[in-house]
Amino acid sequence: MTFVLVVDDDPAMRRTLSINLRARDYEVETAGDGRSALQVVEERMPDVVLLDLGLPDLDGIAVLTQLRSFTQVPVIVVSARSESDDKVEALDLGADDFITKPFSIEELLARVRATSRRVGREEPDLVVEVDGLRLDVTDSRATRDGAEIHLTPIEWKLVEVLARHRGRLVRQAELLTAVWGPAYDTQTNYLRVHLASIRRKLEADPSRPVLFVTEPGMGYRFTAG
Amino acid sequence: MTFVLVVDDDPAMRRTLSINLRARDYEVETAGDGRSALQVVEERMPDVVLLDLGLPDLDGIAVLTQLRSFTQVPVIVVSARSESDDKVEALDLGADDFITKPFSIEELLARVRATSRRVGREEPDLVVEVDGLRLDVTDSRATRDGAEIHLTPIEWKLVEVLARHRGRLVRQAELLTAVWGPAYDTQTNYLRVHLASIRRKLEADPSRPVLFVTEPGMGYRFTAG
DNA sequence: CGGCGTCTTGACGCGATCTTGGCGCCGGTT
DNA sequence: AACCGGCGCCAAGATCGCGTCAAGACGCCG
Repeated sequence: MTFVLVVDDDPAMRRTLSINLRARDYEVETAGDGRSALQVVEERMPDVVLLDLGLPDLDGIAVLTQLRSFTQVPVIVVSARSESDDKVEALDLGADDFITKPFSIEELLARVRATSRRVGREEPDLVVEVDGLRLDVTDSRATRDGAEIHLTPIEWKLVEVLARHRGRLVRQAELLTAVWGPAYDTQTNYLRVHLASIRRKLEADPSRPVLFVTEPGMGYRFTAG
Repeated sequence: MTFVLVVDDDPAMRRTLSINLRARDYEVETAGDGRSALQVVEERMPDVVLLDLGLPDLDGIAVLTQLRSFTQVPVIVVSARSESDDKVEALDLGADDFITKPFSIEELLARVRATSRRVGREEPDLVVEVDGLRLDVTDSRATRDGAEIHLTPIEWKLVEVLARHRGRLVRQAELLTAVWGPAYDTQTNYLRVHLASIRRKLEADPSRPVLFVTEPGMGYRFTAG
């Protein structure tokens, strides 16, 4: 049975959703504010979270951020405003789906099913293996022929972004934003320095990079698979 | 690791399920008839039983009845017929969930997860043994060469979270949330202090940690196996 | 009330990590 | 041939994060 947490400040809405979900054989828990929502997630770890953006205490966005800091639980964001800003922001923060009020129960149920099914697929861990090198991005673990290789936080972040786009070119702006935020300094050589240390640790021959390739003037590309 | 017993008379189906479950890090045993299924359950007590209703010797329903006479092991009934009679009967007899063929692997996996979670953490024996050190997380008992080691509640909670993710990096936010809830204070050194006392008690050489490794700027990792 | 174990909080030193600037190489352009 | 932008590389200094210690607060129980 799927366990759903409904987060909404409107008691009537909580009630409606509970009844409908329970009638479909979902186990339901509700929360009226962000604080208790976080608590429920932490204690009981639902299969899906339905999160309304308009909450009294914490902003829904803040709740989502905090959730993502400690769990991968699937979240469907519910919003009264159909502003696409909200949508983009929510999805960027790791929401799995987005639905705007008013919505039909059927649509909601369909999205709950879709999301729990999708997550049921257990995103296979992001692992790369080349030669003796093994990069387990989800575990933040790197080994060469079994020996541990230590990467620093910045190095991991860069490797992670590059690995997610494996094969594709990743622009410098995207890499810089991923680590230093949108207000990164344009006039630095962060990337050159950190990519150098990444190569020193991961490339077979750091002076002749194969995995982390430079695309002059554009960005970098991670080649594997 | 969760241990699943697959009971089905069709070898191809056993094989398919085994492969898919093993790929997800489940330990799998199979049985082709009711008799051997009962035997496996008695001898090795799986965490979840996948029970097909169409068996050669004993009727699946009969197997379920006998199972329930001596154990509470979670059972997911698999049936080719979607007759709700079957469903009602199976659930009445103590099945924990019901799924009809044909089904997607994803759906099955989701139900296995849900069932094993619902029935309780049942994390089969979260016990770690290294050198003379023995950590029984489920029982909250720790011994070194037979001698009791006392851990405080907070220490246990941290050890538990780390042990559950053995080998993986556990981020600071996750550890903090596990102990102090989602509204933890960001600006403290809780983790440093408590990890220090954990190491003082559990590490062979606390000044040179092997079990509880720090990943600067990210979190901690419990290494065993 | 007093003792005990546990948790919190602040301060300090040290090593790892990051930043910053400079230098040389290379390919493309003038 | 000289110039230039972009990059790899290096090394020094600044900063950050961690381990450690110790003092005090807190709750529990006798």
